Amino acid sequence: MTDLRVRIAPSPTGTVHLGLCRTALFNWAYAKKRGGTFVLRIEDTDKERSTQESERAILEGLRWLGVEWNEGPDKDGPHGPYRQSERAGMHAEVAERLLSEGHAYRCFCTPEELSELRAAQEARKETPRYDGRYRDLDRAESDRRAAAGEPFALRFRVPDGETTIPDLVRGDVRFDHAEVDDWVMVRTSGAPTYNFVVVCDDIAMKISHVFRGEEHLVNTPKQVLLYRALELEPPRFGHLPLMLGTDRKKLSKRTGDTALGDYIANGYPREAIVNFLCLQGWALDGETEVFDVATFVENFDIVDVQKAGAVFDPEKFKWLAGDTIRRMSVPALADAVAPFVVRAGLMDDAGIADRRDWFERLVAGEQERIELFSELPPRIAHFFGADDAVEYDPKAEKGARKHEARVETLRAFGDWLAAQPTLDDSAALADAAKAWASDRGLKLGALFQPLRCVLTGQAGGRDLFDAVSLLGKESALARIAAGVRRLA
RNA sequence: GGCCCCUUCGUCUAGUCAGGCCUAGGACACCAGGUUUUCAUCCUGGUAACAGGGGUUCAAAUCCCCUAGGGGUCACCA
Repeated sequence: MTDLRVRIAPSPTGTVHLGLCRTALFNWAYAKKRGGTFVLRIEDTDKERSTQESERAILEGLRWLGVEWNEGPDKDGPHGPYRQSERAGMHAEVAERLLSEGHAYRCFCTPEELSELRAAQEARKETPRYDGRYRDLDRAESDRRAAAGEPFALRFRVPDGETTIPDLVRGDVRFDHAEVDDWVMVRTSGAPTYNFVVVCDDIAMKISHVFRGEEHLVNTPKQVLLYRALELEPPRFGHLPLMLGTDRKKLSKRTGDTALGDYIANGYPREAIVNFLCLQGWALDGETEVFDVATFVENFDIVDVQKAGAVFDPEKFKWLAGDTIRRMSVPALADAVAPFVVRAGLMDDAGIADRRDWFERLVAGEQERIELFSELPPRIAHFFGADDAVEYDPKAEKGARKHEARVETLRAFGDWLAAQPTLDDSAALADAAKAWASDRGLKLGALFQPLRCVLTGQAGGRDLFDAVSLLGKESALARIAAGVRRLA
């Protein structure tokens, strides 16, 4: 291990956002490549919105992605605890020190006072900001009022001057302190705020690099100033471009699914999700789009990250999911897809185990036709329905009825099929059927279209004789017999 | 509105730091062909971009300035 320590610090409020997943992936890869440490810290300072349920989902989601932390709330480490709510003592200590050294001061403003101030400023079309009314309050007076029990918040005293952030993604970014408010470090309630604890905890956890979303860029001067007040060197920062929705705004539920769980539930393969997330703001070489996580880790560097926001393209994501599925081995695909088949009520786990070979053939036949695991069940559902009630797709039925001699052809083919000793070899069966058709002077379409319709109900799909073979002689004959009646 | 960030095909991007290798490459999507029992896959080809304007230079997508546009952020949320 080196001194390199990075972290992901999600607040457990709601679902596991894709943006969080990407940030985690980038931090994790950076540390992994360089032998550093990756820390997971839960930022539950907002007691109102934080839930255990959400925290659990974050741990589970990140693990599902394959992102594993070296230190975290469920994993001991030398710099814990890794849940901010459990670090209150330490935060209070730092606040105390800052107050006594004059880097922070008490603000006795009431919420009403502040909202009046804001309203007045807005009315004058000014930027709403704290006016520093308690900044220069006499220290003795401040102590006296505090001792008297008057409620107060603790504000950071921002000095004159300017701060330049050397950002690993963006280069130097300069902020004039005149633009930085005397921000609240500790609320009237005694609860510390994000900008305060994030620095306390990053210091305590010896974080060396902070890679996070661009929305945090404007917070950075506040945090850097705090490091300076504590006479500590700030970490290196790198602000990642935002992931944007199709409306070009920060990705949100407005324009589509943002939760990792939604994509998992819809049957996006893990590898595709990881791969796609890597492509948001980073590229391997500009040519190779498809790569595995090991390749990502091996090649990732924060300085190669794009500056501009990345519009999330659901089409490309789906394509990548489909491409991933096509490259999977059949047994792996069968495993991945089994839960979806079970959930659809088509088979149960025992049934799949019993007919494993059959199931794999069933799955293999759809491998190049599905882009998501969830697309499989509806495509194979007809195999599990009644033989005399196969649902005919209107397009399939129309195609079948187009052939005048459909009924005779089906009847004759049924007789031929009944006489076949085995249906196990679908390729041989196809050859034999083609020979049969040509002997009778039939065009292939005149046989295949009606046959596909009565067997599967679908207008397109897997190899016809694969379907015949999978169905078995009894079912196939029953479906043909039903078709003879239904298409008359 | 203030401040900050950004700007290459519709979208993700390579190229920008070290100007010439760029008549700007790849991918998704789209269009056209081909393979195929259908659908899909697969293969081949095509349409499509350096935001605009000024500089600097023998030479600019690449450096500088301005303009425009987009985004982020302005909480006792994180």
